[in-house]
Amino acid sequence: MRKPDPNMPKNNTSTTNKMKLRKGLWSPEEDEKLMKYMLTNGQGCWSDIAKNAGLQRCGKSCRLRWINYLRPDLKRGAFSPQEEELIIHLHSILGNRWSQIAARLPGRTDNEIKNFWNSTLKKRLKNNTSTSSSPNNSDSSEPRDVVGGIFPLHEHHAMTFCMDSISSSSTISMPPMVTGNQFDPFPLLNINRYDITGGAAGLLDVPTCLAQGGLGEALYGDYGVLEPGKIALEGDFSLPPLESRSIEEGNTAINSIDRKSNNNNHHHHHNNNTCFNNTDQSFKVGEAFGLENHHWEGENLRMGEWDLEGLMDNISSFPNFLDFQVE
DNA sequence: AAAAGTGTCAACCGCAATGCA
DNA sequence: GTGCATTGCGGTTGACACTTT
Repeated sequence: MRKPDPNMPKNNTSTTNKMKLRKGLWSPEEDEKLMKYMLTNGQGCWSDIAKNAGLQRCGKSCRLRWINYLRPDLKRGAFSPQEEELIIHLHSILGNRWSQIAARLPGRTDNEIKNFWNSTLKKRLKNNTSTSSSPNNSDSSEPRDVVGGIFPLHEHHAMTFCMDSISSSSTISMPPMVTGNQFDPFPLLNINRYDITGGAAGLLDVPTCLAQGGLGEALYGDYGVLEPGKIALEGDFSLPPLESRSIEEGNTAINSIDRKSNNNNHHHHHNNNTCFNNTDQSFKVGEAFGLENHHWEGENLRMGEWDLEGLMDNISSFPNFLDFQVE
């Protein structure tokens, strides 16, 4: 971890453009500026964000900070055993495609997963390998068909491994980001709230607007379309959420599309697409997601609680759940 | 108690892909 | 077709924390 630059000026709003861009750790003041700006204006061109937020940072640095640390939907905290299993499994198929792995772990970033893999899982699997007779190398950056040199991962076998190794009542949770009926932009301050319980199986209400785009795409992704408003948690059809298009991207995914379709519009899109409320940072989920008719309020809201067992079960009957066909 | 070794993780770097003029 | 800006990704670095000697 790098120290915040001690040379950083305290007052830095005026001579921004002439000043050399800062590097290193972000100060709380910088975090606050970026967070405030993002909450107010939503996502746009990162270099503009850096300038407009009064940060002596390059856009790239701002993007990274937002994605890896400030984003409201980050889960943070230790990885659950279920998440570990999922990472191991996905890595066995995807290799070091961290962003794709992260896309299937709600609230987790590619950087976080990469670090976790390199610091923990890789060693653990290596130990497993060394104690087994398999010569397979778990350090490979290429997709493998073996986990830890033990588990064959050809297609449904891989799924069998996953399902078998995941405890029966396990669920993983996305950060609810909601306190009462209000959006919590600082879930990292409330890590303990995240629900890791055996949730009720059945249908989870999902905002219609998310099903139609944004998070909806995350939920249904490339795999098909369900009736807007419902996700089958057990039985019919449930798939790993593509986290890269999850809550925050429930708005930014739209913004992203917006950017692609009209690159000049990103200064305006917060009016239509951004889910953060300009005038009230407490952000009303119902309003932003069009939830008035759904059960997404108050204590009942359990956004992103996924029955991992059901999830994997469904994956197993859906071999093309990844972005590409496993060979 | 102090030094050395090790682990963790935030942030940087370089590259590739993409979009636009 | 070309050049530039921007974004996204994976590999790597380095500071700090923690553990071991």
